[in-house]
Amino acid sequence: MDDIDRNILRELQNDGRLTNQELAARVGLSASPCMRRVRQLELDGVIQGYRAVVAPEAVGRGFEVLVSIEVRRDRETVEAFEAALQDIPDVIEAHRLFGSPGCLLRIAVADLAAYERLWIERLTTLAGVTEVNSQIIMKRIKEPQGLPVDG
Amino acid sequence: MDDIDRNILRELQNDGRLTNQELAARVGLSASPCMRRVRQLELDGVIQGYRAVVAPEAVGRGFEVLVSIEVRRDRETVEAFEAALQDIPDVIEAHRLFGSPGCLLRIAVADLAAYERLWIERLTTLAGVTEVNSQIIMKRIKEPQGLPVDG
DNA sequence: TCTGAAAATCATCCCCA
DNA sequence: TGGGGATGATTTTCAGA
Repeated sequence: MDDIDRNILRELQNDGRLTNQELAARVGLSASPCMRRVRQLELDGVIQGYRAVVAPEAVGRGFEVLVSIEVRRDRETVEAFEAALQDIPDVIEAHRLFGSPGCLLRIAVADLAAYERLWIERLTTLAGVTEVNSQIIMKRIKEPQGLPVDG
Repeated sequence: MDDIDRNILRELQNDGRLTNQELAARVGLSASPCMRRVRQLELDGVIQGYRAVVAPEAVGRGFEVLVSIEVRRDRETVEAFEAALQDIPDVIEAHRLFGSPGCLLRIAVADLAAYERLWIERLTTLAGVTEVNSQIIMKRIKEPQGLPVDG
């Protein structure tokens, strides 16, 4: 991975639909070696995929909540809990933490009423959960916008 | 926004580099109207852009930390603080919350040493900050993977 | 709004340096 | 590894239904 690869990653994080020709021009290469590098980055798993970024409000997901969850800390409970999260589409991000809380979710729903429903129907009913603490997001200060690529 | 538009959004969140022909086939349209819809979704800001998804470990960003921050709650402090966050590339996500903490950051760096440096040099020095609490992420349970599109 | 066809652009492969 | 050129896809636009 050299400077050119890093430039490619920067450009494609910025615009994932750049044509290969345009990308090649920006990183100072001609089309063929540029495409070879991109393919290699994909094969190596450095580029994991490409995604359209959709406005949450436009698809009824403008209301976001951060939820701290405490789960009983034995292996089976934790694994079942984390598997269950995969099946709740409203959970758009989940992290297991050291310390407390043991887990933090980011949830995107339409509005407060939708969140109340989700909370009572699907969060409080998860097995092994001992505590659920919801914090409504007032404002997105900084959006996920691709990773910085140094060098 | 009808079912076809929603399908387009689903498909493009899943693979942002789908060719227009393939996309058209999947949503049951021929190429031209499909492209018109995509362009319209882009113009309307429903599709905000396209991004390559890069593996954090591959670019030295495999160590993630959630940071709760408390800031003095007057308008000037808050605005200056949030502006300052925009200039720290390691901060990949930031939310202003109701309640406490007032702000939560997600930070991606290379390792613990890099985080220590960031913490002492750039987080504790932010004006108006009264409390900084760092939680290391043990595991990403669920990655950002595009918003669910209902209907 | 969709379809279909035509023109321009682009991706992709192969081979040479 | 990078470059150039041939070939087949794909995008993009436009007229018509």
